[in-house]
Amino acid sequence: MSEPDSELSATAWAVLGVLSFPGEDRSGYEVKSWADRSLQYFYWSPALSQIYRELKKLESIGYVTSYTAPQDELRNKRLYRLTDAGREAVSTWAASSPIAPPVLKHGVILRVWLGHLLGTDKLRTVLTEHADYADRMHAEAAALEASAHRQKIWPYSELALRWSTRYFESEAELARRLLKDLDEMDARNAVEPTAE
Amino acid sequence: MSEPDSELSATAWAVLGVLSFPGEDRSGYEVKSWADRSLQYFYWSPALSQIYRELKKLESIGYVTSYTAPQDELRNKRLYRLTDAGREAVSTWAASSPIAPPVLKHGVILRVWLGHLLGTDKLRTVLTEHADYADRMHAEAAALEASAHRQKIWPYSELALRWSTRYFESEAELARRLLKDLDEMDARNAVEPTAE
DNA sequence: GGGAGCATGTAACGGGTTACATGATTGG
DNA sequence: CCAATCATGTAACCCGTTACATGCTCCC
Repeated sequence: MSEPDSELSATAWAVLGVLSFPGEDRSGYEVKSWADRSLQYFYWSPALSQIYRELKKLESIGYVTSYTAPQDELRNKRLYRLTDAGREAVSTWAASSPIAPPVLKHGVILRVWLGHLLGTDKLRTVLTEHADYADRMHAEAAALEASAHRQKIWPYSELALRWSTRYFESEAELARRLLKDLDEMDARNAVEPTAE
Repeated sequence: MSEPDSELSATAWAVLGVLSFPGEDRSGYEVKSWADRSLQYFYWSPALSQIYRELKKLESIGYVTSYTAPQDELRNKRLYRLTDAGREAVSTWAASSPIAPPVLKHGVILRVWLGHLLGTDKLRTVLTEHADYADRMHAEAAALEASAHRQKIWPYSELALRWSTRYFESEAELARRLLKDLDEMDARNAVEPTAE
């Protein structure tokens, strides 16, 4: 067992986070699907191979333990459980480590910013599609939020999902407001045609 | 000169994007400060060292050219300019390459999701600070938007900044709505004290 | 005199991705 | 029968970061 490292990556903390939820012990695969189902909406979900790697690392520093359990008659799977040290570490991290400002990589707005290379027509298409995408994400998050609400087990997870629902609602609205701005911009250019 | 590579990283396209804006040729340092001033609000700004590397790579595939210009009496700096091939490539990319869904890494909502490890008091602090942060970002973006508006040179850049202004406005509001949700949650728990 | 801004880069490191490899079970 | 889901992992690669190194100019 290596010594505890306070400089774990965000992904490692997120994995510990998944394991911190009460309930069954979880396999690497399950950790990934949990991440995809809730985390995904406000935190990028790492690749499965990365999760397996983090789990190994976390076990080597003693924050999780694992054991093999039968998956079916022929095969075994490895289940992970948070240790006391792990729970302690993730609690301390969550409560005390400085929170980095949110990171956003918004390809759609990048295209808007490069509007002079695209033209307003293409931009409109991009923004319309994005608004639809945001609508779909909104619906997905809302459905998950509702099911979390019915289950009443993890109130904070539900809260995070509620935030996500509103976030995507706002995301769609912002896209549609930009579409209006584009219309106004074009209208202005039509009145004063390329005033030079 | 290597062959053109359609599989450039997002950062490379963003760098080409900066260089696609009309005006002076730009140094690596200037590319970075441009990115910090506008891109930053909707697309993470890469490290300076990374920009220098991308610039070299981009030159090797013929999308930019460079030359040395006097920085002051003693030293030179290297200025970069988009080539025709580069302009073509970035235009094609902006208009035709599939747009990846926005990536968000929201440390604050991650903490909300892990609320069972933090407690509502700590969460309230975190959310209040985040709302203040969003207010500051909102003010910054609004100031940049106003100055872009005065200059009237890059209308699409202004549009992207307008989106950013609204985004951070919404971000602050979402944090404050979560604070209200926390209050309600606590109120409910006070009435039915840990109903078990 | 010192700090901030301008300017360019290298080196070491690690985080994260995709592709590959394997294989059973379940349901349409 | 085929696709999806469950399940675990390795290998190669690259993207990006921090730290380090250097040094001028301008302004307080």
